[in-house]
Amino acid sequence: MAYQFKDIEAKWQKFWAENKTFKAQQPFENQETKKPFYVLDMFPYPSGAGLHVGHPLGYIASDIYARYKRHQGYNVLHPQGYDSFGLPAEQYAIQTGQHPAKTTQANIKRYREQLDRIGFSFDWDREVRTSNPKYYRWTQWIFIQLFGSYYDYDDQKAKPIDGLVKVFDKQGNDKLNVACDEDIVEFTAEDWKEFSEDKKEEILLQYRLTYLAETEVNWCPALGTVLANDEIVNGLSERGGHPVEQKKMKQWSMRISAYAERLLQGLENLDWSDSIKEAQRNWIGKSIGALIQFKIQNSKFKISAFTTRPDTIFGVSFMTLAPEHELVEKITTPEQKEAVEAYIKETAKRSERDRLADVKTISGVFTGAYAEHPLTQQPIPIWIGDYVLAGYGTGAVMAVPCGDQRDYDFAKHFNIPIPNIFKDTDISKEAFGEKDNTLITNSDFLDDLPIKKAIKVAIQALEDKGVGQAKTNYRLRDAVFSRQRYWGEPFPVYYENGLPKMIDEKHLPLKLPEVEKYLPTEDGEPPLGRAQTWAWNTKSNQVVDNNKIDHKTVFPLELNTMPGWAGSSWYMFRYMETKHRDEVFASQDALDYWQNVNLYVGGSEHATGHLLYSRFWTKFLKDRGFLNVEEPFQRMINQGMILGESPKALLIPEYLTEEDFNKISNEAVDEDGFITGLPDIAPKILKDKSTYKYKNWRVYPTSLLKYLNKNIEFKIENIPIEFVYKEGENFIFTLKKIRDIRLKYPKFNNLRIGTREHLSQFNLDNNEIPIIYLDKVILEFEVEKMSKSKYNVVNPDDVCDEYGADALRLFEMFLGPIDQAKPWNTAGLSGVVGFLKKLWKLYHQDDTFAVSDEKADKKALKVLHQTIKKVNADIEDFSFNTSVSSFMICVNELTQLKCSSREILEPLCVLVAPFAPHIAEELWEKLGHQDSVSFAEYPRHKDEYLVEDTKTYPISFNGKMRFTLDLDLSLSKEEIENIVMQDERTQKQLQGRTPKKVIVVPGKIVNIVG
RNA sequence: GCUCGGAUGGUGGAAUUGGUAGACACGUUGGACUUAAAAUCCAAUGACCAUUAACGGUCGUGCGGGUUCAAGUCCCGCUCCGAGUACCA
Repeated sequence: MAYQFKDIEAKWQKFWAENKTFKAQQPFENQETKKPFYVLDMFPYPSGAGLHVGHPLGYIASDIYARYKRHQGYNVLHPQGYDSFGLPAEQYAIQTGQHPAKTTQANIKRYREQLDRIGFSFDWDREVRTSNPKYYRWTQWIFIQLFGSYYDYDDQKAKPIDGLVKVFDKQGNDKLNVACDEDIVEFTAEDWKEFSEDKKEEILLQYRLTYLAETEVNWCPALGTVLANDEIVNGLSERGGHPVEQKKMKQWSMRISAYAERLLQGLENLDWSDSIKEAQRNWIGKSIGALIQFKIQNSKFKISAFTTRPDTIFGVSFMTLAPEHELVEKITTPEQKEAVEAYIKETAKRSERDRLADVKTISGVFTGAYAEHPLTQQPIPIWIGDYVLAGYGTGAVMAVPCGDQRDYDFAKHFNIPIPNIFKDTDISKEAFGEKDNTLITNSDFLDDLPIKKAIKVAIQALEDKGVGQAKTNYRLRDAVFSRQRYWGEPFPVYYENGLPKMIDEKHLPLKLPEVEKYLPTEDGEPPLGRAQTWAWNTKSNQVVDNNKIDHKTVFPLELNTMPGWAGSSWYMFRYMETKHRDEVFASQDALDYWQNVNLYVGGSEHATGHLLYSRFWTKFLKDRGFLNVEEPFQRMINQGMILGESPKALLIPEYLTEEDFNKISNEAVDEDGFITGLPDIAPKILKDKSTYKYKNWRVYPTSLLKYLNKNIEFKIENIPIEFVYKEGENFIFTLKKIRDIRLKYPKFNNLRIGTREHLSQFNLDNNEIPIIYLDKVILEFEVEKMSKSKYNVVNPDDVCDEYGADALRLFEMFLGPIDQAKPWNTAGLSGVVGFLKKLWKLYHQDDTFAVSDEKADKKALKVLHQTIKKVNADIEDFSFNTSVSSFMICVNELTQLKCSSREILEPLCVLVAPFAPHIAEELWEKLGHQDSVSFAEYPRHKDEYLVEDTKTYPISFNGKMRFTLDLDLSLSKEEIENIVMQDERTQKQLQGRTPKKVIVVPGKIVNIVG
């Protein structure tokens, strides 16, 4: 019987589902006391476009590993679920009015169908969805725990806020080493006791791990919403092109900065790629330096500035404040007021990213105020400049133009003096940035000190004078946690006298209310502002109608929702729980047993987002005794993106004449909306006359571009991949597809194939243009990110239909190293399909199963054991492309050897099982086994079969290989040298010369020099 | 801009610790089988030069240098491409 992948795959997928083959056992169920192993994929967001071939790449890799671990006898936890809150569903809801829950549900269904077809060994009984109230109940619960905690730096630990209240009662807040806001006011124990309850609450908010604070956001007044930097293009909103401005807004923040040091230190013990660890280190951005206070002349205010180079204190020639710095308006002189305000207004239009990325435009304004040098008392002009950001450090820079390029450029631009404090250096062209082997000069008591020493001395001097102190600074900022969106977790928060109060844990979840529209309200409130029933009754502990709000027992609820990363910051622990999901986020024995994720697979684009936030929450939950691990993900593999090929077309408009148009309007329209009888004029006109167009677009190859003159209107568009086929290097788009494409994509309503006649209108020399056909267009393609909007998405279902899931799995692995970005090109698919057929044939003769019990011969054993050795090593290294290669080599060689021995074919079946599980199960069954192959012991190689006694030595002359020589491996260096020197080919190469040197590396090479 | 990656035949990629560059596969070409096609099997396939009976030679891992008996691999300086850059997930 030939290899029938369709039947085989359907059969085993059904078998696995019915038998719950991949169900992970909880500790109390695990009678064999198997060791636990947890393999997890990064949480997928179920997008409307469905799964494309890029998604399964990581899933296949992790599935291979999970299956491999099962073969090794582990109790493997390999779950899957959905990060189902998020912006795309909301955008879709705004456009179509469909409830995001509904579209999310549909998308999840589609994802599940697609996932099921690939044969993953997921334990679906443990599925989670972040948008499920039973799940987000615990996200809200964690938020409440964060609100009820503060961070103690002395113990490097989060603690219940009650403890802090006790400290305040006893000693006030003086000299406390705890995480808090920058602008706290000192108070004594007596003060504290006098404070009103509200005042106490306000103060505590400055210490809680989640707190309300004013934060800068990208506000788009026209859309009434906050935008991500991502959604802003050239200072305008991506949607609609409306202006965007910086605005302060009261928002929930997470005091992740308290954990900066632990997040940094924790990286040491993680088995992650160095690049990701480095990215996190840079993100956390630890720097050691000094905080220096500058008095402002004629004013009671002071500016604090952090610097890593206190040794350059005598090189300060100006200061720069962020335009948003709160002191700006207080210190600006009347003469400069107008200019400063105008500048601030301009700055508000620029996004943070723009401001940081743009080093070419130098801008700034003098405030008119002067600070006083803390050591020399000299006046220092205070400027504002948009290269300084309010959220970084203190939002103020002590500018040392001789040592910092940005300060240098700024000083040059505004003719500010650039005093040089580095001995024997030239700063006429650029700032001097080196640190080593340089002495300080023109710096009073720092003169002639090397930089490292000068830093210490300078800090000491500043401390002695009480104008500065050593400080460790982190670039990591507290994370904004509020979103002005509908489709996210509601905060379990209501407001009493404007102060936030938590809903009691036992009344969770606080479910997302219904709204009639998913847009912000007219007065700019988030979508939840549209909810009619969104008030909290503190008596009945229920959500009640807004008109019941009396601010006595019924209060308004928070209108923001949580961000996408809330639910995904703790989901890995939720999978550990099965039975008690209603009582706890995960029960203690489950947490104790599974510990953390042993292997995490996903994209490196999460390096500084998800991967940092979940580490933060894990550490927090551990501090508060809810978890027993410090890190969520022990080992991580990052898969690269699969890129798509986008066929590009050159579109040139063709305007219909009034006469033509009138003809169309009078014509009959057929069922599909096409005008009958006028194919030349109207490719597609819908029955609804309002969609009549005066313009058609004609499709040409992009290579025509070079023949076009500048005056011709044109555009370049991606042609949806499903309407083209590939011929060699190019994609072909035919006349036959025109109708289909118009029907499917309204965007291409008026698309036509280009003709010479049409082009002749533009006075192009038709004879020069070689590339116009009557019925087709040759399209060139570009390799770019696979996405719905680029119409270049390849669906894994298509591959499964045509070649099967095992082929898809092998092919995706065969594409290349897991961590590299690579284009999707199905050309190579036939290679793995051929492999599967050959593998099948190895177990069959004339279509009947034929495996003999004969002893295997030595050669076959060697081939098998080489493969076993290679594959085992490859799996540990996540080098699956090379394992697939070695399977191919193995099967090719066994075929040559006409091997049909069970001694070889049985271990081979287990060996391929993690990669191509369906075919392996089928062969395993045919081999006479009752149980799933999934738990068969994984083959281990035996060295005895691999022993080599000869080596084919490359013989090189001056490093160039000239010939090879088979030599016994037992030979000594001298013996090898003798044999090589006597070889006639050696003599021929040397042509009578005497070698200067002969290098012999036994087992490797021979190199003759001279 | 900053941070982190990447670059090897026509294509995807392989190459242990510095030791035969191009494994494996696709594609292409030729052949076998076939009425034919598909499928399958066999052979060749980095470029260039020489040879056409065989044997050879030069160049070659993004670019320019360096270290070494030996460099795709190590060092220095660049170019181009991708990802992240704090509200996409």
